[in-house]
Amino acid sequence: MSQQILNEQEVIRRESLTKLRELGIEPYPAALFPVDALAKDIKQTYADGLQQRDILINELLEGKRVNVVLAGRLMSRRIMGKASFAELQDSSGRIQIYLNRDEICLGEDKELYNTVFKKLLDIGDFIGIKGYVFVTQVGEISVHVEEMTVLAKSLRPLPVVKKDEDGNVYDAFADTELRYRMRYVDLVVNEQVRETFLKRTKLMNTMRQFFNDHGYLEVETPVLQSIPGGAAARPFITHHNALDIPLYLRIANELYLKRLIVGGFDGVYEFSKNFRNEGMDRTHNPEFTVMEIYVAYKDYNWMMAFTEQMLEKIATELHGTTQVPFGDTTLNYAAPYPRVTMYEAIERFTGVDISSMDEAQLRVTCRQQGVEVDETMGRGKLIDELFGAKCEGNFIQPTFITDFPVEMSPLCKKHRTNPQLAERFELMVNGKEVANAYSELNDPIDQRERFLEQMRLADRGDDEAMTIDHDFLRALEYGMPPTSGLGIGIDRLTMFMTNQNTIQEVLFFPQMRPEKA
RNA sequence: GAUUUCGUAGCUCAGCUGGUAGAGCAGUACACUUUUAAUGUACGGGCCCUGGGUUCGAAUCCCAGCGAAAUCACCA
Repeated sequence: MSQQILNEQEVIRRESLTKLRELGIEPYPAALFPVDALAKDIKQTYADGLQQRDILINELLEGKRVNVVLAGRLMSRRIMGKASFAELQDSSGRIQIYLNRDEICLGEDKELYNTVFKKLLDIGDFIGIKGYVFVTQVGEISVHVEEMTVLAKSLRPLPVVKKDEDGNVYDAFADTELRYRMRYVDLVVNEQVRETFLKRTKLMNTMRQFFNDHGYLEVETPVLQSIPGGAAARPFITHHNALDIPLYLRIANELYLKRLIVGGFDGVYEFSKNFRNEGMDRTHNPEFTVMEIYVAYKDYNWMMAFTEQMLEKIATELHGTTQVPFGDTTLNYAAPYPRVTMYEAIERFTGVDISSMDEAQLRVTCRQQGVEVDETMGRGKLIDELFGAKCEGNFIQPTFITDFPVEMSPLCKKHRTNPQLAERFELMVNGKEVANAYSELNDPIDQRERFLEQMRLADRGDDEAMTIDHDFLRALEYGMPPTSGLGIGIDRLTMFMTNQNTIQEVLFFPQMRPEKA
């Protein structure tokens, strides 16, 4: 236990805590509080009535009294002697509450108002209120408090963010370091942050619903793997004591989902937290979420149509339209999206047709285009570099890039008409990859050969080549139906769907260096 | 990993070419029974990120470290 050095405000809050107890008020009561309303619902219910204010006021104040029980944090107070206004914030938002000394303290004892509310409560404290809905003279829907209960004392001062009537924000809690390290504070104080994360969940729910409606099965596969397969990346390594073996946190779940297709499921999907021990930046976090789905008897053409339908649905669920603002532009997720082959893309942005070039010619072309290459790079890698440097960033609106070099796609079926290519597509949005999909390679002999090719690349110096998973090959030898698989970077998609340009803004707890030295 | 920028009150920020710390909000006290960035008066609150150095004197200049952000590199 480290001794805490308390600042002035923290000391005062702790003193208030003690005083509450001395008054016989438990600041952390055990009993439930019977909440029956949310701030947002109350405001929405009467928003229409507000336009005919007189009618509403009459209804509420005379005829139909609407009793509500609310709980939340006290977020501001405007005390005017014997009456006060305050703002209560619950999970749905804020609503103004009105307290009158003689109404919450019916007898001679005015302590609950004078001492508890005015002195001992602070911004950030949880309180519960019982009262009725009314509209103030200036027309704000509020709750007239008749009973007030302390639910939980807050011992640290929250940042106070103010907004004027035009919606301008003052003194926003904006320090990224503090916001990410104390996301709980960020969420309390910054409404847009809460909105972003609500959208993230809605996005995943929509996706899940879409898959379930198609009859596909949500599954779970191992996070701890003895062979980190399905992608090429440096893994996190751990150790299992009882078995005395190294284990790796998964870098992908692809090979396990395919085993389940071998096992007879028609469609399986998983929201997979993956881990990669690599650099961190605005679009990379060491742990991140990928949704992978595999569907039997389909190919990558089917998967393109499936993908664009799903994204159209997601955009509509989140925004009510397929037009989604992002930075200076608007992304339109209405299906269908253009299909552009990788060769076409390169020709479009470099003017060079590389479709029949060999490795040496490609290397020359790359250098002519100002793309740095070295001798370890094979044909596939060279094409990938060229695409990455010259083309990728140009695809702002959702676009499928198809038919990648086979060397870069060791788990993907060869193209049905051109064995140098793979039946693969990536979905580009805003110049970035958000999805990757194949007609999955189900020929076990070809698959073994591809793994061996990966090993040769590794020997040649490519440190990203994949390792062989013999059990996976065994599974394929038992037979896997033709299958198409899709992986979607959930964090990135969320970024594009919520107009955020860093991954940290769509992860509740992005990786940070530990505090303190 | 490289470069640049930043680190001052609970929060948001000033603090010039070195002279010993400021504002707004928040807090405390008083007033105020329909306010809404409530208002009025008064008051308190700082290891100026850490450690060295230069100097009579460092929040300020120099070096190193720690942390963060941006750009680049890396990461299919």
